[in-house]
Amino acid sequence: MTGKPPKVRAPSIRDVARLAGVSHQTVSRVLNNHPSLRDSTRAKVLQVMEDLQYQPNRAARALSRGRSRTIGILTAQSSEYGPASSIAAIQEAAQEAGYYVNTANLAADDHESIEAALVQLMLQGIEGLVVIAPQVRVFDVLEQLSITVPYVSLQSGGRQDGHALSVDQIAGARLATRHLIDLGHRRIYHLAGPQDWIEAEARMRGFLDEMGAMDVPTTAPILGDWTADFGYYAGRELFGRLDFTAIFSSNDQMALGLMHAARDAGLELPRDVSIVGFDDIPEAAHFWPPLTTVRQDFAELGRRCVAALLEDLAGHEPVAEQSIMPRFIVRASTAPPVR
Amino acid sequence: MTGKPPKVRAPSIRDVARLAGVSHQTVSRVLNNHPSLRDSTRAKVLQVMEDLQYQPNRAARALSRGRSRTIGILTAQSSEYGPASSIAAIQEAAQEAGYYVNTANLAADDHESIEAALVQLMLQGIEGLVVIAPQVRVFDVLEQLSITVPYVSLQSGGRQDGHALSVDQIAGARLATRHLIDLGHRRIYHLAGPQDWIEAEARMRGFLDEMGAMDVPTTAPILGDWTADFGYYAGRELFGRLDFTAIFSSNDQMALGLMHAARDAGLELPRDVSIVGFDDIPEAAHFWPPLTTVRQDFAELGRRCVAALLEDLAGHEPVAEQSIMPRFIVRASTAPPVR
DNA sequence: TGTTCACATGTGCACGGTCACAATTGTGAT
DNA sequence: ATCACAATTGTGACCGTGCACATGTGAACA
Repeated sequence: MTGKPPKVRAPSIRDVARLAGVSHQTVSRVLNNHPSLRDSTRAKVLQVMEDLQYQPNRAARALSRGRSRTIGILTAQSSEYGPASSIAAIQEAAQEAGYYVNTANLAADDHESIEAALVQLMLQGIEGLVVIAPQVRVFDVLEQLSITVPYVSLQSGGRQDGHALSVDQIAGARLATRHLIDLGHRRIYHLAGPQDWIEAEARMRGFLDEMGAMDVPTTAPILGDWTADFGYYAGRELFGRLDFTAIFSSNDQMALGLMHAARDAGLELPRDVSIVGFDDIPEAAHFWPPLTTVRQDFAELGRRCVAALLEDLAGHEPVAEQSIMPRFIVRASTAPPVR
Repeated sequence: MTGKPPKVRAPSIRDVARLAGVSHQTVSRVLNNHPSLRDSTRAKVLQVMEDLQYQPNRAARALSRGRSRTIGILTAQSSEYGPASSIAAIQEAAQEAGYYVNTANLAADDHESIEAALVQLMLQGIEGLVVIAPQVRVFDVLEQLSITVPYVSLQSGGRQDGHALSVDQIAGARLATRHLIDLGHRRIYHLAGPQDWIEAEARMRGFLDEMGAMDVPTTAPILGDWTADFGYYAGRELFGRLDFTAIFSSNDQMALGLMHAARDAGLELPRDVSIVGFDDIPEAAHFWPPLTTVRQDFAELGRRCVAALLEDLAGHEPVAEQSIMPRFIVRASTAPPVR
């Protein structure tokens, strides 16, 4: 009837220019806050933009300046409280700095998944990368793919190639361990995280260091998977033999599972067994008994991480990052041993 | 000495073309799996791509075809278990379909934050939007900004403008309520979520519907904020007067806080008070006592959500989505009333 | 009045793909 | 051998922005 519809196309910089009676370049300058622009011109252009509901086209921008202004996040376990909090903070901080964020989840932690996720991120043209995942393998893949973008890892320990950024996990673990020792415990188990998580390793090291420093004999840590379920099943076995008086769990969820198992075994907490967690998730204060744990500031971590990355992107030498000190939160899940 | 360095530029389609002795368009055809291509040609081009470590430039692609292949997620509380799980599933599903995902977090839930987040997403040129947040306001803003991309909301209830996709919250809440009534409870409180969360509203409606259907008198629900802390403080007040025998909490975290308060008040669970939660977070099975709750499949939700969006993007009429039925999980936090 | 210079604005092309269309090659039938 | 037609490949323009450079404008100064 009326011929083909005009095929609405989003207004471009040139449409704005035409209506404002200026050149497209002037419009571009308005967009980029160029200093030498007459106020009246700027105002006129802005007005037309408003009228047209003009939105700059990101793809065109990225293409022409060869920069995507995008940061990638590679994450595993992204639905856990810690990573999720950090991710949220990273997004906020990045957005504030005018950067976009793209997240890729690791389906599994084998080589292929890591490679797939990394390729996916690189395809997006990321300028920087944040890794929140089992570092060791990821960094192998990073090197192997000869990935060049600056990256930061949100975990500590392991290779300190200047990229790691973290709450001082070792110090946190030592705090927790020391607390138990000070209470009088001598037979202390450590329920660790998965072997290839550097966080897990750091906490384990902190535990072993402190035990060693205080001359308390140790047994081999138990390797868990961060879940409450694992804590529960590990607890069922541990409380069966009960050859200890305290457990330091490397995260709060596993500590919760342990508590559950302890009650199942007819134990009273913290009288019969002391338990310390790590992370201080928002629920920890309401566990039964309220959990003594190590608080990490995940959000601060995320923020610093973006800051470091942006520094690097700007070409500045990365400042020697001082790690964030965790806080030890004493609640009611620990007590002196009675046995 | 040697003049300016050659300024390494990523190889482009034309570089590949030159080395392979074909035209750039042929290379483009290889990239897009065009059917009529001699096998030998394709192989030659692929080989050169391999040699050059060629990576297509996303920005250029997006620009020239006018499509970004990006889906946006607008989220609040993204570090909670539910949203985080859905987000992970969405990312996975989208990636599989060749889409990218961008997430924007709501700093606060006021009008400006919503608008800022939405603008940020639109700037990225998203083709579709998933909303995981207090719907009501978001959709007001969506309309007001006359946003045109197809969108899907991950919550139920409220306006059913064909965009909502969800676990049937009302049914879930009725299940929970019915369970309490069947046990013999007659004085049941409901600890609801924030007023403007449609999820909260739906659960509340399910509660009220079932109470009404079973002819049980109700009191006004208490409006919470999803946190365990809130549950605890609400519990302190409630258990002070104890004019009820059961509470249906609209999420597991608040239920945990309630349990904490109940113990503080010297109550024994579930003998003195029955508590039901909602969500079945992984920790719920290890609460004390293990929480009876309503399980939602957040991941499935995320997947369906992407499917619906892609259907819409492909121009197909959205199929009338049947909502996902939640499962009621009976554990140990409920019992017949003794008072 | 001419010169200088900073400021303000315009011109044309590049970025790396895709699209529409043209050109070339190959194949089987006549 | 010739033709019709399909399969394969090439050509040039275009997507929306930013950059380098050219140009225009006005004020300050000699």
